[in-house]
Amino acid sequence: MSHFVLIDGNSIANRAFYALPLLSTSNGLHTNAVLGFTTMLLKVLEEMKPTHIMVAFDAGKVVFRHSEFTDYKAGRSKTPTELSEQFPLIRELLDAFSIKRFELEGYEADDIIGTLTLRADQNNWKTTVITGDKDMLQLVSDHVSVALTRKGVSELEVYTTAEIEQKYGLKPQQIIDLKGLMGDASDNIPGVPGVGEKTALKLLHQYGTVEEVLNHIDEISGKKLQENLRGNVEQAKMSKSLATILREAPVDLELDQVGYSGYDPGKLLEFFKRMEFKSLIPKIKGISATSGYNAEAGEADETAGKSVPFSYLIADRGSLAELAEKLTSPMGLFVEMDGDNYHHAPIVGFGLAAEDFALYLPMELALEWEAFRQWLADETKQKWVFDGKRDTVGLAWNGLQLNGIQFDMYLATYLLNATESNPILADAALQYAAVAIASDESVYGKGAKRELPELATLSEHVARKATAIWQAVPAIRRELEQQELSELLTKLEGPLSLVLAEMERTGVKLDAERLVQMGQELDRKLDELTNKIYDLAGEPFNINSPKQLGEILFDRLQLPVLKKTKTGPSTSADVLEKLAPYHPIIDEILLFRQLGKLRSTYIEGLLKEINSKTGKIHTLFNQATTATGRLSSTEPNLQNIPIRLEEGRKIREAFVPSEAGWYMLAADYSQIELRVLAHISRDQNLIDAFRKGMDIHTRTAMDVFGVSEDEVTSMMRRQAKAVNFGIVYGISDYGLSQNLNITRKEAAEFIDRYFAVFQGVKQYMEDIVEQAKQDGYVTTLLQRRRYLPDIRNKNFNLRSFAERTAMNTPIQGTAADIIKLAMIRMQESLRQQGLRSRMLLQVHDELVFEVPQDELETMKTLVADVMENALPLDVPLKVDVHYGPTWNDTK
DNA sequence: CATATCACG
DNA sequence: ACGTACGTGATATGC
Repeated sequence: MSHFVLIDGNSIANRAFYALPLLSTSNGLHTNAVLGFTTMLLKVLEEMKPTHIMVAFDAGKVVFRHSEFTDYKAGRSKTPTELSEQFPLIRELLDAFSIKRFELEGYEADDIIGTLTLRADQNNWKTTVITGDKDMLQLVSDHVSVALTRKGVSELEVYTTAEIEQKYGLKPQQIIDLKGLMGDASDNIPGVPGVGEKTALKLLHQYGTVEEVLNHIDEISGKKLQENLRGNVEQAKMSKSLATILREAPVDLELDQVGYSGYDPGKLLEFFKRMEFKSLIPKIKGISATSGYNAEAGEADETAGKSVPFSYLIADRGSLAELAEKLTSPMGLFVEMDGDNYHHAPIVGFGLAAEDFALYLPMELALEWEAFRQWLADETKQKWVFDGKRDTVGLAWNGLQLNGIQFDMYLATYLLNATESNPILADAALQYAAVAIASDESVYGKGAKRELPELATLSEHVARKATAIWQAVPAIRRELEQQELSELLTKLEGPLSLVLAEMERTGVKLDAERLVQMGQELDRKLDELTNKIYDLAGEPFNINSPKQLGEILFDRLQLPVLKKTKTGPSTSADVLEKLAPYHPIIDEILLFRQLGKLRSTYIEGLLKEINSKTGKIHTLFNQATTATGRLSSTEPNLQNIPIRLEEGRKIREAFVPSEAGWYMLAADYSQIELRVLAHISRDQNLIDAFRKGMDIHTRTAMDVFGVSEDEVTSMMRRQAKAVNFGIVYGISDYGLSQNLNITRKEAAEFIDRYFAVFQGVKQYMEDIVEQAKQDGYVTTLLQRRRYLPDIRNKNFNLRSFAERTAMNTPIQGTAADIIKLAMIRMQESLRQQGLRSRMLLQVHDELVFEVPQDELETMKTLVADVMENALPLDVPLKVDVHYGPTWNDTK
């Protein structure tokens, strides 16, 4: 049967460009959009097996729609040159694939596709349109489906009539009416003011089309809505016509001209080589078998001699003496573990790789092989690894020492693109190595079906991982150098990973008995509360279910709905607080939620995580998760232990020193983010305030309200504090108004007054957004980079979000850089001074230690000194230190 | 497996 | 006009 695939070239190129980091070849050619386009094509050819295929592009400056509405697409900013220079390469790519491309002067790709799908439909051909543009959903019919790109470009979500019906409750044709009513900012289609998706869908479910809606304005509820509709009749009709894809463009092309019979592997190979798409080479049909990992050990797969040879050895007892010579320096090393949590996961084996050498070494043999253990521990034998912290801690639990990590590809990949959290070796290999790696899921299976595969499969998988590291490191080094990130890796993230390894391994002692006792108290209180709530509700229900709770509050008790979520009325704490005056049940529910959270997350959750061997909690500090450079903590998360409310704060009483007579000591930075802001914005007023050692929120209140220090009321200080927070987050009047429960206008006035006094801050906010628009990314003081692909997006929301991120990331990220530096220095100092104190936790602006009594005085000054001087700024950094018998006493 | 909620900085 | 504060992770529900 025929299958016709039509690709929206401009849309896919754009998606690919913004979804992937700005890659370049060794001679500086940008290729990210080409790479994205390529992976999409390979996937489509593989999975859809088209018999006919073509790619349509926009052409010419004057689109026919201009005659109708001059603002059409006026909101679109220029295509960045980094993208436009890739279009010729994409054309070459299509030629290499032998895929026909088509453009028509004065028409958009949409219209070409619209026209051809209609023709194909009339011939009863199965047709699929590939695009990132939701507008295209209007083309769906019995024979035509539309595949929208999701998460980048290689994942596609196919829409047929049924999916559109399910998602919108509309027929494909009505997508046009939807756009006509709600408009589309990215295409500058105005729609009807005040009508968004929700309202538009409601109207269409009732009346079907824009015209019918306009015919029944009088029946529609809502005075404002009626007014808006009445005042915009013509605009609505015009919007609909703008959204309508043309289906009769003069496309001079017969369907049989786009028949597809595959590509010439040689041509494609040549093109991939030129683009340096090494990892894609094995995917070319006819060049490589890419058989999965069925090859026997020691055998190269079909790609040998042509593009990517892969052969490796499996160590056995007889060969160890001989293999010892192969333990050289540097080497790629991968430690394979059976499970994600390396505090528990058994080590399965090791992959080792160097030039023309790859080896799989099972764990049992490693334990017997003295030369290997020595090599592992030898500082002078350089290892290239992927997640050295994982390796170090995992090996430590097994009595093995790892030293000499010279390059950590995991951290490097994170620095190159922090947007993709938790870099995956297989993905990184795709970009930087010649050898391909199967996904762990395909090798081990997932969920309950997860199991170790047979040796042949397992060994090749692991050997490939080590090989990928070996091959990728030089290219990654080059890229780091180019982006001025080498130092951040070697001086900061690399050393930090070893500090974190030690903290995780050390763990923090938890007083389990204390927790159990608190749990019993909570059980009692929660039982009582449950009964009280059932009484007040008049019937029992599941209080933890927002759905059931909503039914009780809003149906049965008829309380007003103040806010809605996607699925129903909201029952979040801020809403409930406003409902409290209406009914006594509300306060009980709030208390129930609060105590329930403590029980499930902090009592039961923490007790489950106590390690049976050590009696301690060993968290995982993830060093490559956040977009800003902060750490995160999981299994369990020790960075969100309650503190704000007294009941919850008691949980901290269970965090105790692991040795008798020791103390918990905590040191936290005071206002580090605002101090960082003072430094990077060079705002004289803010700098002055910090240099004088003033309370910053009081000072802000004085300046914003124009009063003297003793005239600042607690209300004024509270509002000033909220403004300061807002500033750090990338302020918006709406956000501030929500936070302070004031009107947007009042919030806007606060912000104006703030910027009138802190002009340097205002200037910084404007400059950083401008800079982000120029470069496409922002950086911290230590050059950590965050890409902001949406900074030039036509969609207001996405763009605004990116703008706030541009303002916030250098602040939050620099603060993260600073405490990371402090941690490295701190660990050095502890070692140099022979102190027994141990660093246990980091909570973004706080470090927690356990300290023997006789070191308390030393530590108080040492910790403060190290933290305050980690990175000298134009304003002083201030650190408060507290200690006591439990974490709760460090206040 | 997505959503709502809530804990932290 | 648009509709949000920035950055995380864990738990319970319910499809």
